[in-house]
Amino acid sequence: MFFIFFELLSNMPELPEVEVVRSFLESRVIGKKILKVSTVNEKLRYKVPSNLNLSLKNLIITKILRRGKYLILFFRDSKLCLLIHLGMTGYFRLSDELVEKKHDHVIFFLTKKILIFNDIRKFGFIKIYCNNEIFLSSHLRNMGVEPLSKDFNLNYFNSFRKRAVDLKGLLMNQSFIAGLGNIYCSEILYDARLSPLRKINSLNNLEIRNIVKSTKKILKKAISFGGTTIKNFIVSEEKIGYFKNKLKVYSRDKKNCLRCLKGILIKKIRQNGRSTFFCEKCQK
DNA sequence: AGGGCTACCTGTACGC
DNA sequence: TGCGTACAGGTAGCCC
Repeated sequence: MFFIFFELLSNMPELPEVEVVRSFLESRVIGKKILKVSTVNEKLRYKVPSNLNLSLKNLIITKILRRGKYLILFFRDSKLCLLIHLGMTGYFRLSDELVEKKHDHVIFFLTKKILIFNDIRKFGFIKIYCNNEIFLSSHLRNMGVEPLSKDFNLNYFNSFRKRAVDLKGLLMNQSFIAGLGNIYCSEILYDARLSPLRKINSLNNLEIRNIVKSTKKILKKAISFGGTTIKNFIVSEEKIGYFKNKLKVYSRDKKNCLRCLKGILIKKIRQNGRSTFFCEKCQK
């Protein structure tokens, strides 16, 4: 007997992964009613609201948005909405029957489906907001530009020219650009052939255009890869949405640079307490 | 106010 | 085999 369920990511969700989860959930749970919410463990990054079941019971999911790495769920005829962050290991599992697993924290009983929030490291969270206040919340208020929108361009980047941080530090800053994490920052800078150590005020317009271009290119590619894995997914416990196998530089320290090839090795350094991977020869 | 650093958490990989 | 330790990274909150 197979259990058919969809397990959405369990590692390092950045913008593309969250977008894949968003579009998957959109295709599967829009129009469904929440019959009951059961909190198995309230100790996530923030305590799961104790009124979650009371507040959401009988509400119908109408819309799911993504902003940066956050998901926002809206409901029919309700002023409430849900703000969800997957942290580093959070994922959703959609299944036909209840099969609990270790680190399942919140269970949404929907019409004919069960949606489970699982998070090994508990860096994720679920919060309730009024939908006219959600974008003013501390989480979203200072959030930077969406990288795939037209607002992320040369002019926008130039307004941050005077920042003292290095290039990778700026890309990691959610109030500059929303949704990039440690993995995609390395990938984007490798694609743009720019060193993560570059100072912002040393960048010329061409280089900034390249960053913008590479950012959009890499993110779009990752999203479409995640989408593809969903389409091909039938019955399996395999995690989906992984872009991991497609990474060109992240986690490849001491391996040959895929552009420079023989003898030129990817270097791993620490920036702001995080690892960065790059090629000293082709990223200037 | 920008920027640097750390705690939070658990699983995994590694050295001895 | 087993134990201890380092590492992985998103975010908020702290301090300077």
